Amino acid sequence: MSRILVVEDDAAVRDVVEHALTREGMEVATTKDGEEALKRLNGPDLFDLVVLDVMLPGIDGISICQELRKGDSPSAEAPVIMLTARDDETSVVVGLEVGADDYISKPFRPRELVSRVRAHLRRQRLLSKAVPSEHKKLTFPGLEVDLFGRRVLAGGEEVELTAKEFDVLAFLATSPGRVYSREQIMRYLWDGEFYGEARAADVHIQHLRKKIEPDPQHPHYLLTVRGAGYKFANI
Amino acid sequence: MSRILVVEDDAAVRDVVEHALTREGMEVATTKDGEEALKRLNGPDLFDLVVLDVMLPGIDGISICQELRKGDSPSAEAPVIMLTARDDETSVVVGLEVGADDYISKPFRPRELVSRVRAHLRRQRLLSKAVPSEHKKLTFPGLEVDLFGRRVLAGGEEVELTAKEFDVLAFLATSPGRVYSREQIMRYLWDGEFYGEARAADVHIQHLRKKIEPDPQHPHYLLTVRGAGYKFANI
DNA sequence: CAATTCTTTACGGAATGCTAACGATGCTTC
DNA sequence: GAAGCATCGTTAGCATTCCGTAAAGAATTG
Repeated sequence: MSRILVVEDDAAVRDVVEHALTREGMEVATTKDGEEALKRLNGPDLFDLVVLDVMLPGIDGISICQELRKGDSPSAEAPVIMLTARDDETSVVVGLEVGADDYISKPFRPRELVSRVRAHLRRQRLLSKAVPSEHKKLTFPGLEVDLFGRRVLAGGEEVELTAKEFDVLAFLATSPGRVYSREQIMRYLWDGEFYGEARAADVHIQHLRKKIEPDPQHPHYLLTVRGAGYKFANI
Repeated sequence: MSRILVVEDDAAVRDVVEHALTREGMEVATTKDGEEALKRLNGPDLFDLVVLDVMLPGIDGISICQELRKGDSPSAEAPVIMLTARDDETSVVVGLEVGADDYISKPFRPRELVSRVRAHLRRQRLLSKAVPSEHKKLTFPGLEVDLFGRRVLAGGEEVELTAKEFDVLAFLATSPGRVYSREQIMRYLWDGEFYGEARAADVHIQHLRKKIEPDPQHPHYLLTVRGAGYKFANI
């Protein structure tokens, strides 16, 4: 499996990227902090690729890339994909000069990012073959979500979910406590391209509650945040 | 038993080598294709030694050797014996530089090849009974998949699968219970570079079901996960 | 060039997801 | 505490999507 480091201070963008890559079976580590990023890159872990926001508080992305390339950390040769603001051509040029391999300007569609990441990994021949990997599971009291097997155990019983239901649950449950708007949920379900009625998310939530909540009327996992959206409980 | 991978495009030479080594009690897998060779070397099987033609259509032997050595496949440390044309000294030099262990120039006598193979295996202490390597097989009730021999037994009967059919089965069966999208399946089949219609995966699955399922209408091994892809049953 | 293998395409039926509408609930203001 | 408004829950029907299958068209192989 490929390991990706995502460095991005905006939590929303970070989550989108994390989810998109995780869904492809990649192992994603995130940090919002340039200092922390350098620490991890210089640490013992090998990252196969780095997604790097240019604008960061503290150390900027350019400097991080520069440091990475001139050091001899395990990940010194890893491809770097820069995230830049729409019209920030200067950063693009400088970025490529200090050793970045690619850039994507915000806003971007998750699919595009994924396909670029894959392209770079392929060039490095690091794409996962049929590596018998373990199932990545999210475990909570009374609830277990198997992300790779797409199976859910609620109260010890296996529950049959539809594709969208599972995706909503996986989306929310990977970031317990974080509130997502209906739009974010629906955009995740449709991979960035949803132009319908966001309240369709409500229906998925209802169906999920009926299937996984001990008492659907008083949800324990899938909580409504009035005026904002939904969140998975912080357990 | 020692397992040898022979990469050679000339069918005549390939047969000679295969027979010579088989007669010595070794287990021989052959391929005429550089791409395929890399796929198998990066796959889950362990090879104890590689016999590698320098001149190949597509990827050449030097590149294969280089990739093998810098990757972390199970066979990354295996001895490599290069087959070169009589006067191709450049290849010999370059070959040894990129990590080949020996070379034999064509035409060669089978006995010579065998004795060199033996010498390298001995040096690796792989001829000793201490390390009896086995066939890597996936065994399920009523189904057996021999990854190394690329053979399949279903209900005790040997089943003839095409190359892609076998690859799909091997891919899914190495991670029972894990769901793979059509894209992931096709990308595996084409080593990361597939841009066609992902539903081709459906057809392979159908063919496989007809060949290995007791009741193809109600699959027991190859299960559909609606809205997501396919998985091998968790048995 | 014949045969085999693989991919593409199309269609029907079944499962799924979206919309829209209405009722229920929570929040705010008086 | 009640009225009014906004937001959420719930339902059912309809449109869409998805899968199995077959058949034909590429591509590959001998």
